[in-house]
Amino acid sequence: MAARAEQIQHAAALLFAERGYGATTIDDIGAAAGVSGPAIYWHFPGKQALLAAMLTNVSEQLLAGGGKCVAAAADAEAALAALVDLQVRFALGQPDLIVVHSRELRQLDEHQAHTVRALQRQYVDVWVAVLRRLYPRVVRARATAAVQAAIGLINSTPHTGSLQPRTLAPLLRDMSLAALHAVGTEGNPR
Amino acid sequence: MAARAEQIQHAAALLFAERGYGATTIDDIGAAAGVSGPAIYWHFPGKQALLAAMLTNVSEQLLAGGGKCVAAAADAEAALAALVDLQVRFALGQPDLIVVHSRELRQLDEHQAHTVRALQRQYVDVWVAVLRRLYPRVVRARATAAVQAAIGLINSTPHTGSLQPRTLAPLLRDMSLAALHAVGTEGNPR
DNA sequence: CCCGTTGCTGAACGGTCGTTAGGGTTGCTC
DNA sequence: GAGCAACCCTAACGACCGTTCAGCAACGGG
Repeated sequence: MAARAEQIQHAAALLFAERGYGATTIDDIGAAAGVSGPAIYWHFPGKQALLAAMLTNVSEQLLAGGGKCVAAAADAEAALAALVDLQVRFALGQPDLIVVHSRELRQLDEHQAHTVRALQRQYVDVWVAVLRRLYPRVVRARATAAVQAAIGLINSTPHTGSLQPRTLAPLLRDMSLAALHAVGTEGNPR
Repeated sequence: MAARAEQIQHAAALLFAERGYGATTIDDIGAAAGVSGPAIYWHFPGKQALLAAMLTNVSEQLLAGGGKCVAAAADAEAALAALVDLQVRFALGQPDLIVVHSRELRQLDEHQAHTVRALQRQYVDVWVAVLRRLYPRVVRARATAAVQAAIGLINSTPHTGSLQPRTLAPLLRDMSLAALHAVGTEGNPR
């Protein structure tokens, strides 16, 4: 992608994350990107399309990264750990994108939202497959809910900077892994 | 509070949750509450004040409930379990409020946001105190981050109805408790 | 030197939406 | 039954904002 388009997308992500999509104006985005106002229309068809580009972008990155994690892992346990690490790295490395990704999906129209949701579903399914390879007795719906909860745990921290990423990352990893393993050992704890 | 005011607040919560604050108009809220448009201004000073009322309401409810949980619990472990149960009940029982509460805080102005954030902080501190009573070696900042992550886990599921509340509730409880206990047993797992 | 493309600007348009104004109905009180 | 308070309506205003338009600087190729 062109340099200016990326600049705009970055600026938009930052503003969307801190003010929300509806409270951010085209002029704000332009000013933050070093151009002014309607210049954005040279690079994107409109405000909504800008958001759509952001969301499909991050969804595709996550999905691709997840596939690599699983392919490179020796067993299911290693794959799950790798997925958790990926999500943690993403959430701490690009908090703006994660926040927008999890908050502003509803601002897209039917068609764009469907595309993004499909990618999200595929990504969750990668997790679900790994989790059920590890714990085959867990039914699909249960595994899906558990995966969404674990991802929610990891994604919930970007907007609260009480700890440095260096120490926060292992905490999130340990917590989400413990939560996920609890799904498989329910009924006979400890 | 007057019946009509509550009606309006409920309708607003539902609409804010499914479309977002910025994408919901005053006329929408009025129509959903059985009155039309500007009638809302008889009960609330404005759109923002309506949101502020919602957010302070739920924050106060959570804080009060949390206090009762801790007071009624025999020990720290029971208190933590009670807090988790409270949050799960809230998240599954009033998903609209939880969604709005965690997504639309930024739409408030400085003063209103400060009030809500103070309540949220107090609520988190209730959890943190319990967690540190259970695991005294965990430093405050770490406990705070862990509590926010656990609450994020519980709150992340309302907007994805893949499982019925009856079966989702124990799953969320077990997962968040496992995650929280992982904070105290880090370094010497299993 | 001309010309087309790329990238941008400032100004203007048009629609939307929060809010206000002014009036009307109900019902209770004195 | 006059007056007043609570509650609500429709209409209109005014601001904001996404989008479009017309034009302009830079610039590379022929």
